[in-house]
Amino acid sequence: MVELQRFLENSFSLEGLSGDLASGLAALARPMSVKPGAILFESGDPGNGCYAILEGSLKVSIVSVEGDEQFLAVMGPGSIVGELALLDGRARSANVTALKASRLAFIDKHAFERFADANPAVYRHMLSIVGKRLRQANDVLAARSFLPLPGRVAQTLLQLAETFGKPVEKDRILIHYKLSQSDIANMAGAARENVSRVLNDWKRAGTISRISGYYCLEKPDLLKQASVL
Amino acid sequence: MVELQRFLENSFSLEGLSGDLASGLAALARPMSVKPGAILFESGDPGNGCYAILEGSLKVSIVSVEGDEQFLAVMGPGSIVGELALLDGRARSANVTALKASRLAFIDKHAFERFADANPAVYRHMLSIVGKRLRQANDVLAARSFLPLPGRVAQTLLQLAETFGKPVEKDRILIHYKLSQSDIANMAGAARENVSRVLNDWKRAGTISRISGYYCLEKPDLLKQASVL
DNA sequence: GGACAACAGTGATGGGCATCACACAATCCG
DNA sequence: CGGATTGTGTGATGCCCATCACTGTTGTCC
Repeated sequence: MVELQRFLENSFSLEGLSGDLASGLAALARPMSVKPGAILFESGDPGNGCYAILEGSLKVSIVSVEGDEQFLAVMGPGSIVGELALLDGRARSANVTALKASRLAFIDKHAFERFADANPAVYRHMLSIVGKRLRQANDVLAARSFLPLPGRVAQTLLQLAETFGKPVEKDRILIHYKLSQSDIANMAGAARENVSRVLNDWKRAGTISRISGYYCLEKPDLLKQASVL
Repeated sequence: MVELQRFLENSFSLEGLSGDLASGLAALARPMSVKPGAILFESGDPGNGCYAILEGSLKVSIVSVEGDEQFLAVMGPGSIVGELALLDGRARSANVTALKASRLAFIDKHAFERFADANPAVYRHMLSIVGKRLRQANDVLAARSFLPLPGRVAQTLLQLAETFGKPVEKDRILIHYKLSQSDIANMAGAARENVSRVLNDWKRAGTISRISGYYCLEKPDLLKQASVL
């Protein structure tokens, strides 16, 4: 239990919340574990709380009537998920599913509200999180509007590098996360086959490489350039 | 000056803030007027405050290197614009330009922060605004991912109806706002020519009509259907 | 009220990318 | 350890929609 507390404090502070508030919030949290593929909630569900990721990863996605899926984000440890329904009381706006086996901390909506009302700094903190989300959403829309397929794939890789990247020596970034081409395709909004083509072009050009199943960005600068609007 | 105050209270309450807080905020505001085409700020600028629209309209947009423009939103009276930079202290993430001559109220960042720290309910209110923005952004991305061109145009019209629509008799909605096809195209992310084709198909089918320059949604249900993901 | 500019309709053309269709790894598992 | 299931590479085909190239139409401002 103390271990959970410590984990949580780390998680929340990863997102930049001050220490004592983090422990306050941690006290509200209920630990839980999920298997890969587990559905935390689906679009339209009433929002009864949010989740902090301690370990593992989740995808946030929306699905079309035909069943095609568009990832809004893939989130790793230290992230908060499902906060939107907490803030405006409306229904969940997307699906959230576990990608890997994960350990989470669930925070009940009412408990959160009580705590936040007593500690307004929490609200400021949530604002900066939601703000970041909104900026990111706009960036993705911009990419979708202006960039051809390779640019969108580049953006996706860089985004994943933000979340899962470990720098290795000079300017090489290893994405320490098992990714399929379909995952990347669902993020970039493209067909899996074309993602394959783009990725191979880059592999041949030495822009990226694959190290025991993980993608490694050899020349992030080239990717950044490709993702310039 | 009293008139400004009253206007502002109405504006803010349009977005759902309680009366006394609205007047508190109104006291911070500095009135200003802008001509059509005036640039309030551009992406990358430091964010020194936000704007409430009393009269007129603004566009929020991003621009590609080639100069193509994508509207993120067209906002009318009662809306708040530029709040993002207020919340997380980062640079402006988009351009905001006046579409029509407009009367605005500018709220300085520091003044706002002082006021909000003293009245945390303001934070809750901002959260629900930003939350709504985020939901909307996700909806647009979903449309861009899943819907063919007509669906995206339908979504755009319905969105505009939210902001500028006046219901006229049974289930007809008049969009009381001068719109060019280019405007719609820039929102829907499509070429102006194709928007023209879609609009004419619908006009011929009696789904929409044009009444002295304003578009009127004759059968909003059909449009809603076309914009189902 | 005529001249100019901005907006609107419509065909023709072409390209980017989704889709289909498989061969070929790689990985999981009883 | 084969056999199945999942992920990957690569060509061929076609369609949606951007783009180009106009003509027609509506304003608007001396």
